[in-house]
Amino acid sequence: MSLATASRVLNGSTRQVGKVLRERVQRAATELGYTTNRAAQALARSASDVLGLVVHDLSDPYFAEIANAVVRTADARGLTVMVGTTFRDPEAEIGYVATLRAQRVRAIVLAGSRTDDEAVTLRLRTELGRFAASGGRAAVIGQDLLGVDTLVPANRTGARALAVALAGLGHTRFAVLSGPPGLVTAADRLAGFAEGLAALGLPPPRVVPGAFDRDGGYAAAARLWSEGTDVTCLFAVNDVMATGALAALRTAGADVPGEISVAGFDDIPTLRDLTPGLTTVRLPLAGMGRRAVELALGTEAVATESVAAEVVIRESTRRLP
Amino acid sequence: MSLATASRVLNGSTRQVGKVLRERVQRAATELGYTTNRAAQALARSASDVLGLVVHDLSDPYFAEIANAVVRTADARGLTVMVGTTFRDPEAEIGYVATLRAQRVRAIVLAGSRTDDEAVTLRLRTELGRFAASGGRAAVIGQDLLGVDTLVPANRTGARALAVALAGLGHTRFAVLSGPPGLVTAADRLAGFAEGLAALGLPPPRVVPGAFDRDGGYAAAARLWSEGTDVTCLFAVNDVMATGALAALRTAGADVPGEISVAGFDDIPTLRDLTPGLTTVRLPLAGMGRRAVELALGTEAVATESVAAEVVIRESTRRLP
DNA sequence: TTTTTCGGGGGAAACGCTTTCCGGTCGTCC
DNA sequence: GGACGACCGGAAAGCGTTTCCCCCGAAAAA
Repeated sequence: MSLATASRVLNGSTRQVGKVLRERVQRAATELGYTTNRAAQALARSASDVLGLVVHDLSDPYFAEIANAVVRTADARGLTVMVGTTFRDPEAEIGYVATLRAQRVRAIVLAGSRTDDEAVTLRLRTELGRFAASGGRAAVIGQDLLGVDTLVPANRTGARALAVALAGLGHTRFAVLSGPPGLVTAADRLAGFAEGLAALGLPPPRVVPGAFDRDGGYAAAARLWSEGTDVTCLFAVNDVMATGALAALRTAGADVPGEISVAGFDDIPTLRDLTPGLTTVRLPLAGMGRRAVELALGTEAVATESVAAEVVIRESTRRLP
Repeated sequence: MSLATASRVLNGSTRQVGKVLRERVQRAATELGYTTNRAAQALARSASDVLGLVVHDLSDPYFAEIANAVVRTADARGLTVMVGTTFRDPEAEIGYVATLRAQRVRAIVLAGSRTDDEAVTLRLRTELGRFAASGGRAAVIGQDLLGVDTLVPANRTGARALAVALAGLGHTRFAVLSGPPGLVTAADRLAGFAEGLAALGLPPPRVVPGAFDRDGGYAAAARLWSEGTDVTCLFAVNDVMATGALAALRTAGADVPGEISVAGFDDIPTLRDLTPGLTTVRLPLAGMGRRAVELALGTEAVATESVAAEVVIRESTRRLP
C-alpha cells in the first residue's frame, strides 16, 4: 500500500479506494492516532484552512461578541481561527496582517475602526494588497478605506437618529464623549450626532475627548461633571465609554437620568445588566461577525455593505418636562 | 545567490552571511513583499510557532479575560494563537484538541471546567496524550484530571471562605445557584460553600441548579424568588450567573441587598459596573491566562499549581442586624 | 476470442522551506 | 611559502502531503 492510497482515503479525494484497502488504512490510522499534518497539507495543497481575525481587544465586549461569532461561523465551515489583538495600535495591526499572510491563512477579518492616519492606512492597505495578490481575501468591519470587502456600520446615520430621538425627549443641551481624535468611527458618530442636532436647529454639543474605552469614558464624564455643566444629556460614542461614564456619574453622586441622561452606541450584550438600562444605538454585532466571515470567504467581487443601526431608548435617558 | 543564502539571512540562522549578499537579499525581500511561508517552515523545522487555545465561550467575560491574556502573552513570545470555542460541549473540546494536534501547534491551553463524565474525560485525556507523545505540551485551567500541567483555582477553599465571611455578616439561611450537575468547578464551589456553613454549625444551603451562564442565573433566581423563600443570602457559583440573578431580582422588584444579599465567584471585570457592586471571590483571571501559557511553553516536568482566591465584599451583601 | 474501456493501485514529482555537508577563498601564523 | 583555519556560498536531502501519470487486471464491447 502506498502513501498515495493512504492519502486518498484519509481525505475526501475524488478517487475511489477499494473497500479492503480503505478499511485497512482507516483502522491503522485510528489505532496509531494518526492525524494528517495540516502544515504539510497546506503546503501541498497550497491552501490552508485557517481564518485570521484581528481585533483591538478581546476583553472588550464589543470585540468579544464579534470574535465569538467569527469563530463560530468559521468553525461551521471547517476553518480554525487565528486571532490577534492589537490594543488599538495600528502598527500591531499591520504586523498581524503580515503574520497571517505568512501563515498563508485563507482569509482575514479585520474588526475595528480605522484611523485617519493616511500613512499607516496606506501601509496596511498595501499589506492587504499583497495578501490579496497571493490569493487571500479579506473583510473589514469599519470603514471602506482598505480596498477590501467592507461592512460599514451606520455610524453617522445611527448617531443622527439618536440625536433626533433624544431631542424628541426634550433635550436641547448635549455633551458628547467623543473618544480620541483620529478614530474614524468615533469621528463619524460625533459628526452624525452634531448633524442631527444642527438639523433641528439645536446648538452644537459640548465635545469632550478621551480614550475609546471604559476608563476613557469614566475619566471624561468625571471631568465634565466636576467642572459643572448645564447639559441635560450625555452621548458617549460607544457603550463601553458610556458604561464608564455611568460609573463616574454614580461615583460623583449624580442621578442618571434625573440630573443627566446618558446614551451610548453599539448595544453590547453586557448592557442589559446595567442600571439604569442604557439608551443606545443597536448594531447587530454577532451578525456582523458572521457576515464578515462570509464576505471574506466569498467569491464575489469586492463589495461594501452597510449595516443598519437602530435607536434603542432605555431608562438612562429621561423625557424632559 | 542560492536559496540557502536567502534562507540564512531571512531568519536568524547561526551562520553569518556576507554584508553585500545580506543586503541584497533584504532589499529584494522587502521590494517583493516576500514573506517566508510559515507552513513550509513549520514542515521543514518540524516546529510551529502557534499556540492553541480552547475556551467555552468568548463572549463570556470570564473567558474573554483569560483569552485576552493568553493572546497577549503568546504574542510577546512570538507565537500566534488559534482559538476554538466549545460552548461547553465536551465533544467539541476533544475535536478542537484533535484539530490543534493536526495543526501541530506548539502547545495547547485549555480553559474551562472539566465535567465529571469519566468516559469523555478519558477520551480527552488520550487525545492530549497523543499530542504530548508527538512533542506537544498542554496546560489546563481547571482541575487536574488530564495528566497535563494544571492551574487549579481555589474553588473549594475560596467558596468556603466566602461562606464564612457571609456568615460573619450575620446570614444564616443561604441558597446556592449551583450550576449544572456534573461541572466540577460548580460542584467544588458548592461543596466548599456547604462545608464552610457546616463548619459553623449552620444549616445546609438550599440548592438551586441551572445553567452555568447568565441566563441560567437569571432563571434560577427568578424561580427561587417567585416560589417565595426565607433565605437572606444567595450565592451564585460564578459571576455571570450572579449577574443574571441580580437582573432577575431587579425585575421581580426585590431589593438587593435589602431583602436579599447576593454573591458570586470569579470577579470578572464587568462586575465593577454593576449596581449594587457584587460581592465575590476574586480570581486573577489575566494572571491565570498568562501563567497557563508559561506552563504550556515551559520545559519543566508536569506540574499542578494552585491559584489563590480572595473574598471581596461589596454592596450586594449587607450586614444583618 | 480479441480489443477497449475503466476502475483502482503505485511511483514519483512537486509544494516551499531548512539544514547539513562540501568545497572554495582568504588571511594568518609558523 | 606552505599549511591551517575561519568564513561563506551552493548543492542536495529531507519535512509530510497531494497529485499527475502510468500500469495492471477485469469487465464490457466487438
